[in-house]
Amino acid sequence: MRIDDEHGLVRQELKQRGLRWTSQRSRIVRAALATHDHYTADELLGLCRRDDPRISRATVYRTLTVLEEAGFVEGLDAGDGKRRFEHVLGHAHHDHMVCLQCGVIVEFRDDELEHRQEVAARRLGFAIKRHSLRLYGSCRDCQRKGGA
Amino acid sequence: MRIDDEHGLVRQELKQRGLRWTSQRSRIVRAALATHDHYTADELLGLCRRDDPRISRATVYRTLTVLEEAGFVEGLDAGDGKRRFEHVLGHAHHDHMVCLQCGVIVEFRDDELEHRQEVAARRLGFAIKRHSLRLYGSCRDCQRKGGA
DNA sequence: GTAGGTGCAAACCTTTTGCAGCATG
DNA sequence: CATGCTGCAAAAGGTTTGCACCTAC
Repeated sequence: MRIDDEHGLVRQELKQRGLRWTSQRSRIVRAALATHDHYTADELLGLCRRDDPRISRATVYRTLTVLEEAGFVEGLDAGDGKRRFEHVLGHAHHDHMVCLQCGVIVEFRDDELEHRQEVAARRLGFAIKRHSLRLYGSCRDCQRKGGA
Repeated sequence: MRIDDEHGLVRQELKQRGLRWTSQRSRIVRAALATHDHYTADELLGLCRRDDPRISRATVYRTLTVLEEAGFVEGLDAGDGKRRFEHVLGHAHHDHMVCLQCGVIVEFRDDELEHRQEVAARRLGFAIKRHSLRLYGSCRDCQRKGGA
């Protein structure tokens, strides 16, 4: 799925929810789809402002909330006090490894892991909606360079 | 291990690190050990102030940082903007399920799950230090009561 | 006696909100 | 043309910090 298609899909869904499709939202969605990084609200604001310096921080926050509710974006907590986001469209579910030294975030997926979570939840009577798994440690490069 | 023993252990470890053992730290550690809840810094402050109303918020934050570095306490993010902590002493490693309706946090442990994480990390060359797994959904009670 | 710790209050930083004006449907 | 959205600036709320005083070792 190309960005334009994804962009249209978001537009369609928001309108269906009775929300308006403004030039700001269009720009923010495009910027969010264009990066595969795990961005903070402020970083996304920076990206948007390259196109239109007048976009306000409040609008970015408000739009991220809308996108999260609509399921196009997911928050993830990098443990540094800032919320980070990633878009979910055309992006299979995955978990994250965070390098505590250089900060790099690597995505991975393990089906057995997913399955065991379901099993564990069922045992406790939980119905899982979503989950968050983050492994913290040292990436290959940092191990080579710096011990630990 | 009783609280007094755990308390002594923390004291011993901090002193070994060249840190001082003050009446405030003693009180904060005792309060932290006494609860099995997942407390915020502010809640812990409240507990401490029942014994000594003069303990300052800054000291609680600073002490939590020290305890986290020494490995006696672990942070966990409940997704509500506040950091939460739990003590680790005499408390085997476990993961958390969070009910999105009533907010209850249930601890669980699954060895196979732990193992698969190691495997996944090794495949990517990561050396894991710690991890955080949270499953979000509906607990048994909330499913019964309220759909979802 | 001298690090290191404490309390206070102010600073910080991310996120949220009130409000007046604007643009979408 | 009504409702929802935006921008601005101010507020909120959790956490950190500067500084003067204090205390454990």
